[in-house]
Amino acid sequence: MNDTKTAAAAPGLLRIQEVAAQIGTTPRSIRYWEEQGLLTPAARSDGDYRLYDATDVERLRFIKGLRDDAGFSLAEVAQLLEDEAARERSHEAYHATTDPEARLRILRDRAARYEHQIDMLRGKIGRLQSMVDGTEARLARESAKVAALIDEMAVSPANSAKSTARESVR
Amino acid sequence: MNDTKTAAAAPGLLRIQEVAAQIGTTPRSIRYWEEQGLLTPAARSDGDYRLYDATDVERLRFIKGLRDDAGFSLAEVAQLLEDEAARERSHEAYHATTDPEARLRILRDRAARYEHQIDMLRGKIGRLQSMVDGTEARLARESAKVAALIDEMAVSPANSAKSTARESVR
DNA sequence: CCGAACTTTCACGTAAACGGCAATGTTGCG
DNA sequence: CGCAACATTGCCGTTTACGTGAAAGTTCGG
Repeated sequence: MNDTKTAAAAPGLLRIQEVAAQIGTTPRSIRYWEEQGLLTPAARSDGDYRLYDATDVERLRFIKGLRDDAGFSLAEVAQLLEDEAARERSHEAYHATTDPEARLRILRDRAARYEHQIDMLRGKIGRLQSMVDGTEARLARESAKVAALIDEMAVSPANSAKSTARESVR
Repeated sequence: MNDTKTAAAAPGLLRIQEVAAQIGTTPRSIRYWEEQGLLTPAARSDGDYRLYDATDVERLRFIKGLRDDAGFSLAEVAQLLEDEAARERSHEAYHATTDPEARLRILRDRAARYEHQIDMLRGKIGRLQSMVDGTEARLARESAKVAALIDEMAVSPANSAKSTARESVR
């Protein structure tokens, strides 16, 4: 129905604007992230246009989540992703050797990084949860006061207006 | 054993440095937050020193959590806390009237704000959780590869070194 | 009442994370 | 091949959230 020049002719490669739209950011930010060593586009077109593949997009989405949702700084994100150059190298290294033990080390290294990421995220979730708990406690205190006030009002028959406070406690 | 001039002579009022240390930040930041309308110290000393009480400290701790853990900007925090001036006013308003209905409105308003805060935090937790899920999925994929590789190695009897890869899958 | 340690209010400086040009090159439908 | 739409690399500007003095006043134990 549409799509003509929106997608690059190449396999499944997208150009920066398309990618930015998909993950909800701007081309400028993506270039900046690259500048900070958070990723390297899968390829470049003939005339040096950045071209991103599916895993790039996944990674960018992850980066955006770490920044917007988790509130990590780009520096922290870089730490978590272990500087893209390292990934690139480990990827190449993986395909460069056929030695099973070497491959095993690479895979386990990668797994360890994922576990580290999960730990960081879980830590944040924990702290957020305790903030929720604290807020719920405060809410409970307010609710108790509301209930008490309503009781009190039920006793002394509303000397004010038409007594429009008969809904429920919450 | 100690404490002589660390705490102000007043009831339970603390000076800015003490407070900053307790919540893990700097006096400068606290003053800046005040400048942005996030709070107003409970009192001032004779010579205009800022003096904070327990609820101030609780609030500051909450602010710090919203910034560091939840990653909200100060502007967003201000939104969530509904600009301290409003709280101040509602507090005064509460004690200024004896009309039960008016008090009820104030209390319910406050409760509604707490609920809003909880919603925001839960939203963040949800997004973080889905990031964790995604990362766990990736981890599972890597673990599967590791397992497969180990199987493969078990078949062809390690032609490399002394075959030091016999621990477990994880 | 004195001095060391704090605090206050300016005011300027800065790192992070982009936004917004400008000048120039690239794509690709018509 | 021509032109509109998009991309690239500078480079400077801006906002946010403080850091860092400077100059002057405040606390308080001795």
